[in-house]
This record gives sequence, C-alpha cells and structure tokens, in this order.
Amino acid sequence: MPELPEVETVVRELKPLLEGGVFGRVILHDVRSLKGEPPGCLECLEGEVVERLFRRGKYICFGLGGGGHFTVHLGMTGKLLHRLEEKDGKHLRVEFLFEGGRGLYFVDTRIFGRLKVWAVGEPLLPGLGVEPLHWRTVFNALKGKRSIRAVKTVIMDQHVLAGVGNIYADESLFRSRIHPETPLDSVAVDALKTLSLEIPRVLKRSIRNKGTTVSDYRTPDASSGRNQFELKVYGRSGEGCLSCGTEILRIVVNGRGTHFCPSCQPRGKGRKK
DNA sequence: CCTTAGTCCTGCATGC
DNA sequence: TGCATGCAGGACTAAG
Repeated sequence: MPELPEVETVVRELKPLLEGGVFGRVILHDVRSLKGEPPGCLECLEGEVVERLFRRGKYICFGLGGGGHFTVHLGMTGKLLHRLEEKDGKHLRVEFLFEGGRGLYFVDTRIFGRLKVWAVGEPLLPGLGVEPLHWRTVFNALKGKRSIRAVKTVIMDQHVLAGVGNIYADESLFRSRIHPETPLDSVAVDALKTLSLEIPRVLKRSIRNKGTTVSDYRTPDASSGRNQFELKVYGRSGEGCLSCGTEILRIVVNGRGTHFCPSCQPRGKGRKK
C-alpha cells in the first residue's frame, strides 16, 4: 500500500515528465474515484500548466499555473502510470492527456484512491501533520502529547505525522523495540527518541529502494520497489524474528493488522518508570 | 478527548 | 468446478 516512500518515488519519477506540461483532455471513467466531489470537477484542469509536482504526506500534489492545486491519494491500490499495459485497462479510472501527446493514467483496483481539485487560495490539505523525515520534527510532534492512545495509533495518525502507514509503523516500532500497544504517554523519553530516529531512517531507506511492493504498488513505469526485502516484521507473522528467532505475532491495533516480536518488543519495555 | 464499528471496493484464499 | 464467505485496509463518518 502506498505510504510516504511509495508516493515520494512516484513524484520523483513523474516530476521530470510532467512539470511544465499542460493538461489536455481529462477522461473520467469512474466517478467513484472523486469520492463525492462534483463529477465535472476535473474539467477545470484542462489548459492548466503543471507548475510544480510535489508530495505532502501520502498525497501527490500538482501546483497549477492558475494558483489552484490538484491532489491524488492512491489509497490502497492506486497507481499513476505513464505507460498503460493491457491488464490495467480493467481498472483504469481516469485518463489525463497532456498537450504534446503524453498520457497519465490513474489505475485503481479497489477505488480507495481519491482525486480532488483545490480552488485558488483554498488551504491545501488542512490539518495534515508534519513531514516525518527528520528526527527532530518527529520528536517534537510526539513528545508534547499527553495521550493514552497506543503509540502505533499515534504515529499512523495523519494529523500527527503525515505519511506513516501500517508497514512503516510496524517496521519502525520493531527497530525501536517498542510494543505497538504501549500508551504514548507511557513511552520513556529515550524510547521516544529512538522511535523518532527510526521513523525517518525506515522511510528514507525505503525511498532509496523505490518503495515496498507487497501487492499492488508500482512506480509510474509499472516496475516494483525493492524495499519488501528489508522488512523485519510486516507480513512475517508465524515466521521467526530475524533478530532473536521468536515467532512474530499478529494482533489488531486501531483496526490494522500489526506485526511484532514479543521478545524484542515486550510490553513494558522502554516504559516510563 | 477517546474508542469502536461501519462504509467504500475487489481480488484472493478458504471451505464444502 | 463453482459458489458462498470472509478478509485486507486508508480515510472518513457516526455513534457511544
């Protein structure tokens, strides 16, 4: 599922192809990708210059010449491709033709993705949390909070940290040796510091690897990422911990499948005394 | 402030 | 083989 590193990879690859380009015809094949936005809202993209392509959290953001914005959230299975293969046709939801003949295709099997056009002057993505790529920023976002919520729930909360999803939450908690259900305000400062260091490390490693492909995620040229080979706990329940051999467990936290090593991440470890 | 459950969706795995 | 069932989950919403 596309989280920060996957979205960053998509943006980096599309940037040289799209920046400076001009939207031509936009063909909406399935209104459900708009998630309730007006069915004609993509028409206003036609003729707009893509001044800047950037990422914010898990959102792909188009800064438009007219001053507005266009955002794409990939949801679970969304892909932005510049080459369309035959098998993608079935789940092609939106087609963007660019002046000069280039095409951009939004393919999304489960239709959890969402596209949105933002008016000039409208605050973009209000309430979204901080970018978690520097340890100080992460630490500052977490340290002041007096919350009894599970630490995993907090780091996945997009209003706190923008871009951390299920895979990287589990991976960074494992590397920090913190049990995912530890209440945030019970995590000792040292452990919180470790976590604040591990989150950016895990994300940056995955960016270098062009993201984690476990099922649907693909880069814009339809190739897979390589970060799945770096995963220590995600998707490994029932297998041995790569650090100590103990069986990796799967529990549900905040409604998400959560993978952890009960020996390396025992309840109470790194807790405040 | 917090939690849980439901919603959206389809592909895949399981069971008979 | 085929049909029914259940599960996965990011973001959002409603209810408690």
